[in-house]
Amino acid sequence: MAARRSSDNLKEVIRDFRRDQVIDVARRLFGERGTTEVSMDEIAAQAGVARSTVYVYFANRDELLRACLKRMLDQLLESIAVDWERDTEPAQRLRTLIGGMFERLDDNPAFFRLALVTQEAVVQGSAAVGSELALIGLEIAGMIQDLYLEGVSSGLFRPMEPDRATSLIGQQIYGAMSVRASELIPMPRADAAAEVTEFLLRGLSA
Amino acid sequence: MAARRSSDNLKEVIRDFRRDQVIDVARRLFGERGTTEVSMDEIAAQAGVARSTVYVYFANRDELLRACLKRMLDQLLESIAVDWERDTEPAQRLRTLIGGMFERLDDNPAFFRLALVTQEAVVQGSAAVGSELALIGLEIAGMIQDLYLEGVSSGLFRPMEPDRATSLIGQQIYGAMSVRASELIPMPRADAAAEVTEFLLRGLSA
DNA sequence: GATCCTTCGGACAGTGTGTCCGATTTATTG
DNA sequence: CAATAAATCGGACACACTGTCCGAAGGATC
Repeated sequence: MAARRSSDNLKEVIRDFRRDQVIDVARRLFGERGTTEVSMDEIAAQAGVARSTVYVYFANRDELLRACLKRMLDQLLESIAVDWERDTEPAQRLRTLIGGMFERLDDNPAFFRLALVTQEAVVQGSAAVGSELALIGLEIAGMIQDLYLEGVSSGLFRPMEPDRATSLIGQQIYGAMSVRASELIPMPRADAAAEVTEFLLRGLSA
Repeated sequence: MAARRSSDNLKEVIRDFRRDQVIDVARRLFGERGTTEVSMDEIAAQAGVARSTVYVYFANRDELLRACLKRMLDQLLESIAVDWERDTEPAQRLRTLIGGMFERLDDNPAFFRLALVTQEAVVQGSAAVGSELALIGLEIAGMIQDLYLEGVSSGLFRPMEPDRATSLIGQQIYGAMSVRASELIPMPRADAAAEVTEFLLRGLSA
């Protein structure tokens, strides 16, 4: 029984590994040439598997794209979580939050741009994509709201409707990322993060 | 000769009229269901022309999409220009600029979302789309920079690197529009515009 | 009435998608 | 080791869409 269980687990690990293998290739190709310009044939070939095998792992093209997005956003959350727990001072939290997001963005700007884009665009055609991504968006929104509320408590930020403050902060970050993602030579990450952070702090200051 | 000329002009008008007819349908459908989920057949049918006729006006799908985006952004600029000339006070200019953009956005949120999205996304696959849209982006960036510089002169805004200030303002507006475009029930336009404007003014204030 | 231009409708090749299935390889188990 | 199960392969298939082409039909223009 135990052997059976562990065997099943191993299979799952292998399965996940292969899945990731395909996802990584797809993410790169999607990023390089856009979602519509890459065929399943090509993804399969570059991942070193048969096209039909890809369809074993992903029901269709949309699900593959969704998996790519989910993976990128999971990584984003993961990489942010580390610093998040370390810093507790609101201003610093904001700084590291933005810095972390920029870091991930710089990691694969081409696909990140696509992600920002598709997050909304795909929701239209295939309703499925939205839900999971929206959850991650919510998670980050929750973090923003937390740090804002802390900032209000400590007298650093002026009080306003928390949802509105969260929205304004989120908008600025979203915009900053979108712009950065489409810049050929973005300014140094630390500088960019500092600039946005300082601007936000000033807008929020008591 | 004069008759010839006017005849040619008439033809051009008709041609433009038909073009717009197709563009309007395409814009609606693209907005409703996303770019990839609408076939040229369908656009042609709903526009009441043969599919082959669509290809007389637009070389291919991308060019049609580009035309849709260009048209929307032209309208945007046009509708902003009116108020822009009337107000000269920087804070008011910012307010009307943002209000004008929101107004256009509310006009057809579905496609506007797509526009925000595609502006960057399409640049990847088909290089052609970017240039014209980038120009319009530039135009608005120029307006932002103008009003910022006026604000600095009048002592309303604190001085900083004009490009950076423009970028920060643009980011906030871009983010605000993106968020608003994907909200099912956005807050009243005037309130939303005021909120963003006040936040920006505070961030920029001397 | 002849001519030009536009539109139409349909045929066409090419490409991609998603499904299916038999053949082949690779792992697991007795 | 042999039998069995599972994963993968490779290719065939129907279907849908794109972009091209062309002859036919309709209106306007001279």
